[in-house]
Amino acid sequence: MSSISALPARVRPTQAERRARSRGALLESAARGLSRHGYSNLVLEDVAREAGYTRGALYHQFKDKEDLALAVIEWVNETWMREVGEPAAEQPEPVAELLALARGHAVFCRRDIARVVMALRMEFAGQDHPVGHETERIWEAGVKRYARLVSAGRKAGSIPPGPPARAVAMALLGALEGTVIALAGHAPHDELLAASAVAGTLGVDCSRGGKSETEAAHGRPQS
Amino acid sequence: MSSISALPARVRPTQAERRARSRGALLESAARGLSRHGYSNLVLEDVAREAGYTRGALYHQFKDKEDLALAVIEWVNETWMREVGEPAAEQPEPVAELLALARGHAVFCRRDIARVVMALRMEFAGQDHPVGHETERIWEAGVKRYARLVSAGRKAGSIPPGPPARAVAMALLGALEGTVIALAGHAPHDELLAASAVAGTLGVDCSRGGKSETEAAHGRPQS
DNA sequence: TATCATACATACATGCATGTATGTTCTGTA
DNA sequence: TACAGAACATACATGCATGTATGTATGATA
Repeated sequence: MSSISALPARVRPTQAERRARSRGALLESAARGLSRHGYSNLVLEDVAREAGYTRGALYHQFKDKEDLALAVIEWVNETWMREVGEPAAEQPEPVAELLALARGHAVFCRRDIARVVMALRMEFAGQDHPVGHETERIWEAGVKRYARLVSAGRKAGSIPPGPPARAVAMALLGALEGTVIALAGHAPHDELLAASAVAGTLGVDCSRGGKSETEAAHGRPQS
Repeated sequence: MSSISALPARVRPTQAERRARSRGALLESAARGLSRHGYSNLVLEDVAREAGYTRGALYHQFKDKEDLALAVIEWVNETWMREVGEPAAEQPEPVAELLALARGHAVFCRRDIARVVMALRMEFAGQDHPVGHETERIWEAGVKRYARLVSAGRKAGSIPPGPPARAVAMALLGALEGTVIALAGHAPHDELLAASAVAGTLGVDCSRGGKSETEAAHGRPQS
């Protein structure tokens, strides 16, 4: 009576699926651990256990702790690009794109994994370490993007003159990161206040009443 | 007539002076180390060496690593209070005090030791550790002070309505810390941009160039 | 001057996390 | 079915930082 025929016999997972599944679970667990404990405080045995494995599985998928951290960074950065960076790039105006980045980043950072890059950047600041270099590279890319937008906005007249665009860009990123970290888990105010901080740093009127991203996504204010 | 007892023969330092001198050197070295490497990455042998001593001197002055960190926190906090907190309290208007805090904190953070509290707060966030509790206590005191000022400013009409005062206060602290860390060593723009971020989060016109006290006192209807 | 306590330096012991080596179960293929 | 290799688990070895115990020199006190 055992009906084996109906579905394509998913009783045994293929090895590629096993590998991908365990790798994903380990990456997610490591991301949580990194954002909570940082790099040197991260205990690989805890990472593996929270993912449902042991350190053996971890060392089978990743060369060492550093390799794991770099993979986490790449994974988080790709997720950020897809969910925040690329959508914001569709805004026609520099100021609109900057505010979209702020709101999107705030929403993104409601998941604890988002603190990874910020935490690692602080931990390895001024150090000569591959993980530090990678986080610095991502940060520098952000600074460049923000600086380009600031310059464009000033040329268009939508952003008043002020300190050098690069300094403003660094301040923007810093204020944004600081705001969303301080407000972690305090939705929905995180989105509004992140946009306000960015607007203030830019020197533009913040237009407090702008529609929130969650609001826009759901079509109505969240309850 | 020149008596022998005129000057206390300063050829040999008294033991109290020795103790105070070495303790100060160790505290300063530890503060630098903590702001650069965090707590768990801090190597006590390096701390002692940079101060001109060995670990023996350190363990003679402080019970253990935790005791050293707590002493550093207390020392930094006292310095901050004297140089930033108390001078800003003399401002008559809430908005002026908030902006004075922002500018003063930016100047204060030009010394690398200022990152200590922020770095430790991030490292021990959500942990059950005495160092984390102490940094959290300092943070909470800051939030309370900022929230009080926000409420007072709103009652006076110089700060427009918005999210709850406590949420705004946390955002203010986060944006301020993030800005000054991102702009570490980029004087003089750090001061201006820190004030701008705070003004933006508050929702007041930041008036980039000059003193904003008079304008902020008039207040502004909600945009 | 003799003695003690303090301010340090040196030497030793411990724990903990990483990395590696080995063993076991499962999957793909002949 | 048999075998090769991947996906893991277990066991072992190493390094490194902390903390403690011990030793030494300097200032205080009689």
